[in-house]
Amino acid sequence: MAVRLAEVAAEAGVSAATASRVLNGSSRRPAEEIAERVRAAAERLGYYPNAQAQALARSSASLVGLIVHDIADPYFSTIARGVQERLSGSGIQVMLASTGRDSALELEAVRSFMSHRTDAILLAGSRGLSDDEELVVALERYQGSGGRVVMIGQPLDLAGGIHLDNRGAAAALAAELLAAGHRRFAVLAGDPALITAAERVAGFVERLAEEGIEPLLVSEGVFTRDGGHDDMSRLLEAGALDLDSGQVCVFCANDVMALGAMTAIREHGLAVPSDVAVAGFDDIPTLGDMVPSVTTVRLPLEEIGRQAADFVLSEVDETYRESVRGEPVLRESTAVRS
Amino acid sequence: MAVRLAEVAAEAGVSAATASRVLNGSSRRPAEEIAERVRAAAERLGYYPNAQAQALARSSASLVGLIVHDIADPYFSTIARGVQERLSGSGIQVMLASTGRDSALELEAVRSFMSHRTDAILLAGSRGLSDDEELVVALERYQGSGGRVVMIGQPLDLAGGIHLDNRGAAAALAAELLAAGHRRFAVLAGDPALITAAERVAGFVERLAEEGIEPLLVSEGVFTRDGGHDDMSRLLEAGALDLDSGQVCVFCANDVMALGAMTAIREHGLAVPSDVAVAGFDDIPTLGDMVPSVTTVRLPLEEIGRQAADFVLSEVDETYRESVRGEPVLRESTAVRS
DNA sequence: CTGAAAGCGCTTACAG
DNA sequence: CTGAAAGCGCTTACAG
Repeated sequence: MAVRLAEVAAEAGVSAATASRVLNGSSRRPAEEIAERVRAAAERLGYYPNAQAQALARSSASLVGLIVHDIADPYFSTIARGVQERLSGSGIQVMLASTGRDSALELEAVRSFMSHRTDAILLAGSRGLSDDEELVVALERYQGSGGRVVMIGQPLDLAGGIHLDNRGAAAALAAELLAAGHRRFAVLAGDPALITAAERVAGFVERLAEEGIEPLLVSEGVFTRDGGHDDMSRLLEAGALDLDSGQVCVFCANDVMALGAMTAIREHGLAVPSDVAVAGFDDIPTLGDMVPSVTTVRLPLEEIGRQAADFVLSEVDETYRESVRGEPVLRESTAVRS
Repeated sequence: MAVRLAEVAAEAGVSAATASRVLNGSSRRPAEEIAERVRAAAERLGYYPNAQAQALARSSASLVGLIVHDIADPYFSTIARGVQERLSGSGIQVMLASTGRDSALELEAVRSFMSHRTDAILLAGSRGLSDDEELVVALERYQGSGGRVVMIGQPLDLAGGIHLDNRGAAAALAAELLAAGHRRFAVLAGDPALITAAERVAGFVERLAEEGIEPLLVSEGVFTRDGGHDDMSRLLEAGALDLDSGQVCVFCANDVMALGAMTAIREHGLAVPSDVAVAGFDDIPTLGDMVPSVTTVRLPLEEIGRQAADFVLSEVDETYRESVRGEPVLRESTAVRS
């Protein structure tokens, strides 16, 4: 179908070997006069190298696999942008899999990436990964055959990657809220089976404990906007926050939960922050345009994506971990009632 | 490095041909007893087929290339999710390129996807594509060698795809706002060089004209959150909306512009919607949790992604165009001042 | 039903 | 510097 190297070589009156050396880089550089002829022939014929044939001959595909739970989630899509940006111009292409937190799909993606002989697999997201026997076996096999595994925001004994200090950042947020004067807290924890959610809650609660404060309650639920909305509705209906005794500051395990919670608070005729203060985590883009603007922890997601890509570009140690920390951003949603 | 088919065949005591037929699908099905032996050997050795070798032998890579301007933009990431979802389980992998509206990077992505012998290239985003001579030449060459080009949300003479009826949907939004009682309008048009932005503005303004109404002004600027913010600030500072004469309804060419504009309005001590009503376009996820909630046009982005993937799965006509329409959603931000 | 062999389109030691 | 040839790991007519 497409033009082959042999045709270019014939057109230029040289061997395939020479054409290959001219067109696709090599230490041996043919004479300029010949090189020129080859380039002209390639241009004339519209030649594009067959990446599959090159990969096979070179035993290297120049491919990276990126696995996320949901590419439409700003958390993951911003990381993906960072990865893309850093890899741009390197000649390495990104294969994307969005698995919807389905471990069967995740395993399928890993296997497909193995088949495609990707140089590395970047795994973003969070789950009790160590539990997933089959996935771990597949990844170990991948590593055994020279593949590189980079974890983003979740630990895995066998691989290095980017560690997000969810615990430390949540603790820092708690510290700022305490310093602002808050004393009564509640936590919308999301799904405790998600490592990310669990760590954020733990860091927050531990920091409170250092001050001798215990949250009124820690409510488990779903790690989504609707999860935050429904949890908050339930708590308010049950009167669980005892608002008559004063303002309560609610920490939500991520921003979209915080948005859902704020809407629920309003639906119950209450005000943010004077009745219920709300804080989230992630700093998703639209947060600053909310009214009131929303307190959160800012995560350098794009930078995280870039750093993950750096693991591929520069051959650092297999199990090296880069630690990234979030930074609390106090906004109007946690103003203390005067 | 990795296990090869030949080793599996040897382990099972059969030929490579037989092993191939058992493992990687074929019309010829070997005897069950032998098949079982081959499968066991593959399992024992941890065999994964080399996708590059398969692609080369089959002359088909089972790959699709997706080009977006910015994967972190919800518009594109939601489309990407739809594409992924529909392709999931089909054995087709997605190669992703996020080009940041840089036409050189876009061309590079197309060439790389051609090299990788992708079955199709899905182009999302909007620009004066027909102007880009090199891109058009490359895409035509791609089509000539059997590749399929699917345009998403932007036209290109040589290819079919998903047509977004930006013009019609913007007109429908204008109709609803008129029906609600608005009579004084302004438009934050974004960048008129972007086809998407231009069509939305045209549809909106044309519908007003049918009612004999002309907007107070159409302001050009940048198609981003900050663009909306800065445009609105400038207009308010200049007193361009003549608010003393009554409420003005401002149509922004996309949602993030609307968010920026709303923040600017508040910064100037004015209220949404009573002083200035605001409408956007796209229906990005957090819009419903805003206060006031924001009027917009809902686009079925995920469905658009799925349909684009369908172009690849089912071999429809090369230039077939599926038209998708957005639906106006009136919310609090455009309530008429009573 | 099974296998030997050619072929997919490149790259790269190895000779010349 | 240039070219003939083997090899990358599969698939698939073609024989048997």
